[in-house]
Amino acid sequence: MAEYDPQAIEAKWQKVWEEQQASWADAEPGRPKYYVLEMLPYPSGTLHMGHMRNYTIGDVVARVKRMRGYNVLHPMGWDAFGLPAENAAIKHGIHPREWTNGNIEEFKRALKRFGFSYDWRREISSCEPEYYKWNQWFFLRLLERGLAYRKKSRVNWCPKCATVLANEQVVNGCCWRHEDTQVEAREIEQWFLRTTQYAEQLLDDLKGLEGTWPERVILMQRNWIGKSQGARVRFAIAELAGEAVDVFTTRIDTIYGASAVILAATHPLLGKLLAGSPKREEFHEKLAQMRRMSTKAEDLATGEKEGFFTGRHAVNPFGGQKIPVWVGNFVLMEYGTGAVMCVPAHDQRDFEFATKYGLPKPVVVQPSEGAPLDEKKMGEAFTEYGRAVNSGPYSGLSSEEAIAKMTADAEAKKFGKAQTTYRLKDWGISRQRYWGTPIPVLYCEKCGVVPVPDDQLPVLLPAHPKLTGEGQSPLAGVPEFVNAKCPKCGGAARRETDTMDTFVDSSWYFIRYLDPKNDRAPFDPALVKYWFPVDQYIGGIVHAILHLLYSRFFFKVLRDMGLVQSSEPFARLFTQGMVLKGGVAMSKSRGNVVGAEEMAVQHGCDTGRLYTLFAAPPEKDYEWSFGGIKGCSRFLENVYKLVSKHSGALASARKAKFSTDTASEKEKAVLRKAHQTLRRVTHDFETRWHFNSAVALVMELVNELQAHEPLESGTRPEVLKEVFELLTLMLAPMTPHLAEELWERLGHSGGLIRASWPEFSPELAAEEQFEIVVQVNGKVRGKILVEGGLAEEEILARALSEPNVAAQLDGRRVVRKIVVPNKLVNIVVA
RNA sequence: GCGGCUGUGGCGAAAUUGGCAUACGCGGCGGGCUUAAAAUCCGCUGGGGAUUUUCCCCGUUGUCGGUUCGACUCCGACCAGCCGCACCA
Repeated sequence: MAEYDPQAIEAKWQKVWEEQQASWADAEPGRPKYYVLEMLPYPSGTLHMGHMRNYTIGDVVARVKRMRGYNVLHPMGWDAFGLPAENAAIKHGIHPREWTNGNIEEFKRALKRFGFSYDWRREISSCEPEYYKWNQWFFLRLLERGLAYRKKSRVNWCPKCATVLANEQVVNGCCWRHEDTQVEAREIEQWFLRTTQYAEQLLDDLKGLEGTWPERVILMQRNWIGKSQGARVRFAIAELAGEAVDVFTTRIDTIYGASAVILAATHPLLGKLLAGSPKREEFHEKLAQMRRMSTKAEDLATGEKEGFFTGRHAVNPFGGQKIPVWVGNFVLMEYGTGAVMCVPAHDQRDFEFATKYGLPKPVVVQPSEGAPLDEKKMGEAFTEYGRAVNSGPYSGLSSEEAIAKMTADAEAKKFGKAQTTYRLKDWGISRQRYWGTPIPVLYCEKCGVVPVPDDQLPVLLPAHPKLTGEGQSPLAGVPEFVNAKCPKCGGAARRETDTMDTFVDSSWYFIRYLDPKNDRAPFDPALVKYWFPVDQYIGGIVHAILHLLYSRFFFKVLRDMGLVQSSEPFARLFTQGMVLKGGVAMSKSRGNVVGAEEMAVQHGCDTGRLYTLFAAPPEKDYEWSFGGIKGCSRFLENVYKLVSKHSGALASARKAKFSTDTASEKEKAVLRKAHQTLRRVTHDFETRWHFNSAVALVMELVNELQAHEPLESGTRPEVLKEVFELLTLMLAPMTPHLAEELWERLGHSGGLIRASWPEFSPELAAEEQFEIVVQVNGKVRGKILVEGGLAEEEILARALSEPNVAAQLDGRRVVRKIVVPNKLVNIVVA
């Protein structure tokens, strides 16, 4: 008998699948669809075990759903723009396109080598003009809707590189390439997408994802959006008539305890406040220092509060008290109004600030229970709700009542109003890089910002940029690109030289798969109607916030444009665990990758798939080791041998309708085992996603078949055939190549990939007899076998007549009897 | 600091969701085959005992407590590890 030769088998069946176009899927209205999607990879280096795990899970799901009769869409593509390509270009003098396409080729070959059942006709690559044209098209639509806008914002700037750095390129406050050079904050004009306009919807729609998205992802998104409800209150500046500063607070009820107003170091009002001050010079020095500090990680980490008094005062609109206006490094310009009221007694940060600078800490909320607070003796702020004191007309109210009443009064008197603030910021998409989508706008001296007309899309990346990693955006150094005509007036205009964040590319790629070759529109809405939502999205937890939030944002915008019909793109989300090596995730930059292909060459890809599924539950991280792979390899060899040994006799066997009534005990036992296994494997695959225990169950079945050798002695071929077929069908999603091979040996002509998932026989899958544990006072004292459906009294009677049990009961009083159907009897005696 | 997750043999883990804890696999030990090794096959693998072809006793799911006839599972507190956010007003 030939040995199990995975290489030969795998090549053989991959070819067959390709010829059969087995993984292709087209919209078939009326037929139930299933869209299963794995997050598209950034093609860098080689395919490693982390990728392999992601795609194996997706492929198992795709194959099970296909066997269940669904029209399964299972596409793959490339997140092909990005910084590593540009770095490789600088380092090796190779064009980013060449580097990227080389990697794509490598990745694609490896994926094909694993037999993942993708519809390759739908492949997309985000660095191709056919794709990024639509990024530009969407950008223009966003611009029209006021959802894209330009503003000055703070960015990280390395003075040595003379360029802007992404947040990820700032290491400990220094440039990643000039480790001795501190990054500066600079104000630069950038393009933003107005994600904040959708903050409420993004938050609200999370409710609908409960139960189908991992709870922690929902939580992370909730925190990220960070909604807080409070009030905006206006404090007039005492010394400057007509000037005022707005603060945002969630605790307006503590306003009588405010002993200062504190501004962020970049607050716009500071210019006016400090203008006539004799200490102007000193103040500006301090402000510059604070701004620098706010970009340095280590300074932020210490949490040390710094600030100074501006010499100006604000008027509390409620009580009329004058309180000093300060500047504080812990007040963020990006959140709320960039100014806070400082209530030391009831906010921990304010407490620390006040302690350092000697500001008073008036108590205006007393706890509902326990000892009253004393300003002199407080060691920390009291931040809980209680009862208002020393708060003018509001004294005596509960915190909740005070918040409601004071907000209403502020609104009535027009110095404040209720306000909801989000932590979420607008999405800055400008990148001073070459390898990305050019932002399709022009700057004309006469007409200002002019969008590129649709019929001039795509704005192509120039083929030969100078990539030095220094200076401005590389596109700025290509005159033929920069110098253009204004589409409005025909005069000279300058092209935008920044490119888009690559997260734009991945925010809608999952829709492009439906219609990848469409050159008139990003996609056909009719196809979206059929295929959406994505029924199952699978990827790493690292994308829990950014990618998934941006995609949700994009989808909602598309909905409002009438291009899609629903609000959420991903019905179910699964975040698989990482494959670790040395305790950290595999990645090329860490240099700890284990190549998936080497493994496939050595053991066969079915073995690799099986091990990937078996090693740990799919949501859990696991440390990669080759140790356990042997067991999987052995197992598949055993299966191969077992089936091959009998395939001669079985291939020709008709799967006659045999009656279980005429089956021998031995035949019944083996059929029962097979159907019970099928019942549980089906459950593990479809409901629980416990792939590891599904593998274990199949291993158990095979162990039993081997141990009992039911096959030698009188088991009819048609019974055996049934058992082997079930085994093969269960293996089909996990080890598809081997399963196809066995399927053929069992007398079928190929095409397991299109076979139906078997239904277990309820009669066989149900246990006919149950082993019931008999306990006396919770201790196991015997076991009895009973038939299913027996009445409780009968079971109890049999349990009591069990000799061992009877002996235990001798002369003792039975207090209570517990019967759990099919499981146990517990008799409690005094 | 806030929020969340996890904790079961030497290791990865299972327990059909409250009912015989440790299935399945790795590793280890012993044996068969072999001049030898690899591969493969058989047995053992929490502790102890026996009248040792089959049974008995004890212990046990991070720690302590609670609910229950019964807890890996539910509740409370704590400990440890990991992750996310972090001066968010």
